[in-house]
Amino acid sequence: MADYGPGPRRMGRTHLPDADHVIETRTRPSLAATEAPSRIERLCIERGLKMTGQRRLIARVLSDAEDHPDVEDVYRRALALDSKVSIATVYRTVRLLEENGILEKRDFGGGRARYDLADRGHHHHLIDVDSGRVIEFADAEFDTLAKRLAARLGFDLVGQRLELFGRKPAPESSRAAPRRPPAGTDP
Amino acid sequence: MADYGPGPRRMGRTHLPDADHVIETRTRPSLAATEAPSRIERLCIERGLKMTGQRRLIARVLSDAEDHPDVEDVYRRALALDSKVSIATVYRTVRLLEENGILEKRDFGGGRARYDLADRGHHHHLIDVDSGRVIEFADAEFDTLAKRLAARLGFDLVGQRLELFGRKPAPESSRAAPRRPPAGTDP
DNA sequence: CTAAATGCAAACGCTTTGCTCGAAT
DNA sequence: ATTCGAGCAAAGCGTTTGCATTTAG
Repeated sequence: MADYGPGPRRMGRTHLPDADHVIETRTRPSLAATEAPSRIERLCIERGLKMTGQRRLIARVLSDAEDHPDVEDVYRRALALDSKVSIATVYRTVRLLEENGILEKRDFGGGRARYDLADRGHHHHLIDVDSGRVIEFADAEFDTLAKRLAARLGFDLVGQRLELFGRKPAPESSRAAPRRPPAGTDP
Repeated sequence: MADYGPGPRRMGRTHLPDADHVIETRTRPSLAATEAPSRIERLCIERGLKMTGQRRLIARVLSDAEDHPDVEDVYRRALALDSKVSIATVYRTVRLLEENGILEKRDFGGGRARYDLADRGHHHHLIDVDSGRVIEFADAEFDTLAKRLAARLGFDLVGQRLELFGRKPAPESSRAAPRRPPAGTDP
């Protein structure tokens, strides 16, 4: 990922499995399609969803992902495992999983939605503006504060979004083109 | 605004100045084009930007806006004042203003960017999920906490995004189709 | 056997852009 | 007089969808 936040959209992407912009893949060495059902596959079965080959494949990719892949990422990784999926199916499956509470859609800006396993528990994100890496964290103090802030304004809190944009305090080495944080995120 | 958060996009919008989906306009009764320069116009001149008629017009609309209009809103309001602008110009102007630090781009989900005067100071947003209204607030305690959270993870905080999604505690009246908060915003 | 999932390509909404004409400095 | 903005239409991107075909249960 090269830019985030509500900034100018990147151009020049296609649906083809190119490898540009990928910071890290971070997918555990995956098992073949004949192996034991993935975590998400089990959840699908639990919910009585029809399990097709491509659904199983996408379920595995998502179960193995330790990052926050966008649809393109999922598509590319799925093709790498067993190349017979269309991107439309990835979109449809990811939406299905979201509707069934298995995935959560995230918006870190940049125009592409990214996905997160729902059962990883409540957490927030810190985005390293230099590398694009996303770090998850949770904080009870913040959760309390959020509830209190909403209450102060006369609302019940029904959802929240907290994203921090940070930079590793550089020792002195020159860094390749340090990016500006996204608009609307003043410190 | 009818839906927010990284959810399914609304369909059926055009560039035409229709009035659907507008919750409130909240624009102070505007002065004619011959009146004193708007706040933003002054900032533009300060920065040596060429002031055309449509730029002056858009500057006024934005200066007078007390909400967080999207490009369509700005376009519609500009047309209402003095009907000779194209939406392309609104996009270009709004981007120019953002690049010059006069506006801030916000992303409340729903696929449309919304704009905020940069000099309104550091603040966050609470979105009423029933009405779509956006309420601004600031909180020093949160700012401190954010800095501390980043530090704990080994980062300097360079930006942040905090959005709360709330609902007015209903007395007992039935409410028209209460919406779910956007995905990825669990309480 | 039937309801539902897939693939493909076209459509859609928001945003950007190429190009020509017109306006600001 | 030159540089830069405006307008229009077309393209671009991420995402959704209509329809014919395949597949799971």
